[in-house]
Amino acid sequence: MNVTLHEKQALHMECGGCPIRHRAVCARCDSAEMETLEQLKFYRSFQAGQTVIWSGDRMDFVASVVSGIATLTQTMEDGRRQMVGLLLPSDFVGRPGRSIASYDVTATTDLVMCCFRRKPFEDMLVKTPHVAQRLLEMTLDELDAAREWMLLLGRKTAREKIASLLAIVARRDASLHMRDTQGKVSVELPLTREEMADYLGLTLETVSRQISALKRDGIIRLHGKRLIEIPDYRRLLDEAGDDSDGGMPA
Amino acid sequence: MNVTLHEKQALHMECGGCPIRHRAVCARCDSAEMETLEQLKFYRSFQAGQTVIWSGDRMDFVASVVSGIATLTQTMEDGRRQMVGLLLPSDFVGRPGRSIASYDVTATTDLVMCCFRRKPFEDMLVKTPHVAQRLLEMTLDELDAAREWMLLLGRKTAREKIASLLAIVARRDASLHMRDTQGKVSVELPLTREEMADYLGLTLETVSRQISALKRDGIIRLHGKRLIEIPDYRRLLDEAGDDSDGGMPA
DNA sequence: CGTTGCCATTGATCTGCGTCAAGGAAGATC
DNA sequence: GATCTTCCTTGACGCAGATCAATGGCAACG
Repeated sequence: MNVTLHEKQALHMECGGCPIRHRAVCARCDSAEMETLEQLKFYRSFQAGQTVIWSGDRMDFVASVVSGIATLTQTMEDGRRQMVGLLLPSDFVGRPGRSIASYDVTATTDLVMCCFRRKPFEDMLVKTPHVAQRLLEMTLDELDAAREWMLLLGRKTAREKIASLLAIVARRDASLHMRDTQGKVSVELPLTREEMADYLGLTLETVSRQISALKRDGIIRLHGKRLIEIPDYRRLLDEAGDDSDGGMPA
Repeated sequence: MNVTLHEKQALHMECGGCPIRHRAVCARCDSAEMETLEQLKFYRSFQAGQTVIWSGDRMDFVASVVSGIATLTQTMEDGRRQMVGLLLPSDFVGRPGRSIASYDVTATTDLVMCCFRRKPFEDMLVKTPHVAQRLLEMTLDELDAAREWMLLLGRKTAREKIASLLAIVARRDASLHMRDTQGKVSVELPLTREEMADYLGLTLETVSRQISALKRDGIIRLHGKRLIEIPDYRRLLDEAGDDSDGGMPA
């Protein structure tokens, strides 16, 4: 999954100051195809906490996250919730060939998305095969991430779950910023305790307790509620129960 | 996910007596492209219990399941296991663009796979875009299934997990056979209790207890260890905690 | 500056499922 | 038909994490 994220970030970077997903999708497009895409796109903004779309609603567009963070969640009748996706800038939302949303999509921070109406986007997919292929790669990456998450949900302890989440978020932006010469990293976690709980299949109380425990044990340090410092990334990885090094650049 | 499975089955059927995945992939191919694929393929057989490939091993082929059942599992260093995929006939194994296996692939029954060497398959993907598009659809379906499974792993009780698994397996082959005029269905479950546990994020003891409980409550009836009769599919669905009707044909 | 609302922390208690352990059923092998 | 092997069932017990409940921090707002 490390490669996945690095690739995404790299592509994300490619488009310079404008991290628009279709540029990532189209990294290998010639300019004519870029033109076509440019004409199709439009932007939508959402405030933190706003719901972008409800599961079961009609969804006539696909989109990519430009800035901010969105989540995909599933809810049972009795209110139990499970987050099934965390959408970061450059991530793709929606599904070609499906007009009904399968998940609730919610903005957890202020959010800007770059949208394409679904039908023209699908037509474009057919006409420009390598875009479809890039989309396939991205989907395969997401599938890998989902399966890694299944291991977390099914078999890891609460402590391991928290450590894994922190490691993943740290890994995502460690290569970009806030990284000093030793293994020290800081992470801005844009989720409430409850959202973390929904992602990890825990309760918010357990999340809070385990974060306190990791702090007590010196694995992490807190600055405020959301900024987390990781003095030694390797120790965090040990806590996460992962067998790999998590793809942290050496 | 119901549509997913029906589609797969339909495509699977299309190729008549020979349920070979590439025919499914190529449902829209013209005959020339079929030719190419025919020349690339070769078959491999495995006995029940045999490991097809270990996570981390080199994997120079992609394949589709012709007959039998295989599983994808992830294992932690201390031996905790989580199944992340159940491969039925017509399902695809392997990943274009990746030569190292990410999961253990194991044959749980005698298994026949139709294989393609990876490199030629990838070349073919580039040349025949609609094959890539079909592969994209399949991957998106798998992603949906994985996310549904995340809800199960993160939030459902042991009883709901068992009921969900039975409902899913029942739904898969209910439309094909063993279905009588009422909601009554029989399911042949080709997994041991331990494999079910690995799939559901439980222990084998809990699986056994919950199956006994469902039997005691009249939700299911057992004939031997593996053949499960479902007198009333709706009641099973209620136990599963799903809000949909599970896509059961009316 | 006090109030309101949201989020986080911490404690006390409960419980569903894991763990450990002891058989039982049914097919395979001799 | 005896023994093995594999898989399954059931019981007793303990614990990780859920639940219930109280309190605290802090920003926004009048």
